[in-house]
Amino acid sequence: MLQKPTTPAKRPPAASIKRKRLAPEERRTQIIEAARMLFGEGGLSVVSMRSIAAHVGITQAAIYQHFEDKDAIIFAVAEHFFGKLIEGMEANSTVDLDPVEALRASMRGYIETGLAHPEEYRLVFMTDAPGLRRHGPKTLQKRDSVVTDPEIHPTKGQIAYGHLQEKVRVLVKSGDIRKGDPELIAEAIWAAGHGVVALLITHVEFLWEVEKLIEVHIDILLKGLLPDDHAGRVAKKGKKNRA
Amino acid sequence: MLQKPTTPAKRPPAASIKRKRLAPEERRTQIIEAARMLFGEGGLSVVSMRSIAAHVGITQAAIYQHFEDKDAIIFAVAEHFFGKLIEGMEANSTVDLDPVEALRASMRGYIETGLAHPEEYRLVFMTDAPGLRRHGPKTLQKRDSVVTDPEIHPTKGQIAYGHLQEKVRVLVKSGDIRKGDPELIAEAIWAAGHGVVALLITHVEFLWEVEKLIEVHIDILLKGLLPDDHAGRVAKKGKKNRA
DNA sequence: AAGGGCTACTGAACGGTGTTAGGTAGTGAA
DNA sequence: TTCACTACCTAACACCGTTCAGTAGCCCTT
Repeated sequence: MLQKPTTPAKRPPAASIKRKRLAPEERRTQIIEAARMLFGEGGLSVVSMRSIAAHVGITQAAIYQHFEDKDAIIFAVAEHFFGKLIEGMEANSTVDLDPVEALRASMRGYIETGLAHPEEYRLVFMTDAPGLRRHGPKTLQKRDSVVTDPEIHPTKGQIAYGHLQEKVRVLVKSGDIRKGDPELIAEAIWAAGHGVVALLITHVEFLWEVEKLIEVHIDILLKGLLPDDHAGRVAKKGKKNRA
Repeated sequence: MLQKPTTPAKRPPAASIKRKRLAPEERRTQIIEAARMLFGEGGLSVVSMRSIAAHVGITQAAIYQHFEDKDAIIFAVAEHFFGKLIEGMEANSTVDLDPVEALRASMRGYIETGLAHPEEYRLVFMTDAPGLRRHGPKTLQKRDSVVTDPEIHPTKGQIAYGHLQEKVRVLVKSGDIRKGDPELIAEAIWAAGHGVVALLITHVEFLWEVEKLIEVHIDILLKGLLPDDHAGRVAKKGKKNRA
């Protein structure tokens, strides 16, 4: 299941017999880069301390000089992906759009970024790798206070979610979407977006009509979000926003 | 990460020196039961051939007499969970309900069953364990086994999804929900339901207000699903359907 | 009741994994 | 040039899934 008979994955050149010594931060980024690359190629199962080490040109034990354990490396990879996710969400939602359309664009960005990096998405949102949270700020998030404790810095994941929360808060206040607890609505939106990505990623065998599914899905969600007196509005305006 | 220093997990009684020989089907169910139990307790990471074997009272190698590999065991566990999922979806949706309300009840059943068995849900919908799809109902067939043709039998997962498809098809036809490709709509519904469960399962640290989130989420989805001329109907009727 | 064949089961091994302990050697500072 | 610091290596540990030759429990026949 996990251990397939892979090729020995040998370190490329022991050419220079002299062993090199790098500055910690340089080696650290090397390791993360190697992990990210391996990860993107074959998922968690091909990311081993040995494969990373071979890729970097050191032995597996040396990694522990730079990371506490494998989880810490995974966490770094996850943080990097959250950065891309934030970018994807912000990129499409230019300010000139109608606020609801901006939300739509943001969801598209989320979904498309997720689909573009399935392995990383799976890692971040579809495993419970304990390390993903262990290395982050320890304190539990209470509702309505995403980042209130200044002494710890939030993970990028929390930042990303904070952006969504803020957007929803504004939309609710302005009356552009239904009344209700912005917190809950934000959670529902995230859940909806996540659902599409997760489904498309894991069940590749269904040959989904991806583009249409995304379209319909967002459409249903946004329509459901509208206040009663605006019903139907978004469903019409949405068409123009196709890639 | 995976290998924690666990206690040796030794086989309970070597008491009776005489080793026992069980009928294959009996041993098979024993193994599946042990796997399910271990799985529910600690997830995939505590389900090893050795731990299963120890639990059953045989050696790990003996398992291969009954299952081709670990994936086959996992598949059996997954199938069992799909059974529970189907039950959960059917149980609440009694016939006297309005069709849309029946869909609501079905979604609640899906979500609640998923949340009640997080490890199994994660296994089935949130990993890409290759064994889950690689082989259909794959039992070892030595000689004339009792197993029906594995080629034709759909997995329970496919059956479960088929139920949803059928429901949506009816709803679209009757005009109870928006026009559109029933296939896509069914996918969107599944994605939405899955999103809630997945989110609640993996991100326990957020202390969600679970019940409210589910309520709002389903509400938004169903409202989005309604045909334009029925807008607002579900949002009102939905209140009565609380547990 | 005795024997034989089938096969469920054992014990040992192999190559993979994450992790640790202790020794070695590169490198910047004195 | 010397020295301290520490990045790095070698070797080992306990776990994992899987394989294989051999053993022995049980049913069927005689």
